[in-house]
Amino acid sequence: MAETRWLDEREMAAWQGFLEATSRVSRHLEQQLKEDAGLSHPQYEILVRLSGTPDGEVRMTDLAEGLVTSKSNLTYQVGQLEKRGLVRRRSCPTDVRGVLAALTDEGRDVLRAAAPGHVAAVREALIDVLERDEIDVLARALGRVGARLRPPRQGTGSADSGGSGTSSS
Amino acid sequence: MAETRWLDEREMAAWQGFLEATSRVSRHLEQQLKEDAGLSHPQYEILVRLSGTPDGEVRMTDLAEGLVTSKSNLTYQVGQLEKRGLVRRRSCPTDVRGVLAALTDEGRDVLRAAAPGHVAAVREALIDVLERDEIDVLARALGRVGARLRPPRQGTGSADSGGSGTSSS
DNA sequence: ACAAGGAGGTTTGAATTTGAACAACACGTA
DNA sequence: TACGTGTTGTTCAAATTCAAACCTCCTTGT
Repeated sequence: MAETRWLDEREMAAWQGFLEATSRVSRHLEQQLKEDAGLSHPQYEILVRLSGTPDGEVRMTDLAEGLVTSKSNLTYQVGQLEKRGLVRRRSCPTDVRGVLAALTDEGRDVLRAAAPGHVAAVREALIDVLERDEIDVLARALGRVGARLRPPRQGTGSADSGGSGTSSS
Repeated sequence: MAETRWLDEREMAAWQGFLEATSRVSRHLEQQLKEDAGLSHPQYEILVRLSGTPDGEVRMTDLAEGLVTSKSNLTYQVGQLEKRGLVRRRSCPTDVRGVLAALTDEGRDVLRAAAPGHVAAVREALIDVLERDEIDVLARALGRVGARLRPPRQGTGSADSGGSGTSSS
């Protein structure tokens, strides 16, 4: 193996900063979310993703692809949400084996109630700490990092994955 | 409460990019580290922190402060490391109740063997994906973010809690 | 139509992680 | 010196997370 290319000072600073910011922000938000709405962060993300579709329904597979957790964990989380009545399972009409996670009215309510606090926490922990330029750079750079590490989908063909398709309305 | 200041498009992009990059990088490194050296990421960090001191010894409290995990988890992780002979527990000479985690020769060996692969993975997942400018911005911005979130406990001395920090342009 | 192969979710068993309760000790004060 | 308070690290029960095994069903080739 060739000699290891160790990190120079600024690379080290970036890496450690990334690590610490990552951990602290994650923990901070998780606590805030749990106190505010009794939801874990994955659960909140599931609700957000469901509310992002016109029907409030998403297939488990698509949900697992968007989130970073494993399939089994998704099953667990949806189970927890269903236990609280925030989500309901339905069979996919086109695929019998497919399962749709559907947001209930109560779930939409809980999400609506939790969102302001969450956004405020995100601002306080990350967004409002950054300058405008930094926000842009973060979005572009980290977007690239995340996309590059996305599980290799079959049939993608081109190694190009620069699509900036993060559209949320 | 005043109206919620929702995230605009670029803030949203930064936040989602941060979230996804965070999760994927974390997961990627954890897997790489576990396959390469049989260490979890927290364990690796513990070894790194121990090797960073001249004696290879750090008090549990200081260790817990540097890492982001809880005290109980630190006890567990050090226990795992001790079980493999990579770390040894010693009583602190000045404080009877204090415990020093000491890096063994074998632990130093394992760390030395694991470091190159880890650095390579960090490069592949994050550093080498970024431009020079982006690395600098990341280091500065995320360093600030992490530092700002550092004391999740009672403040030392200054009772300041956000009075002057919120800069709105 | 029927068997082989693959995809979609769930279940299982283990490992990790957390918060709270606990025992032992240091420090300060009367 | 004796007492109350805060610290230090561990233990405990419970929740979360993961990878691998599993079952059901779709799709394809013959």
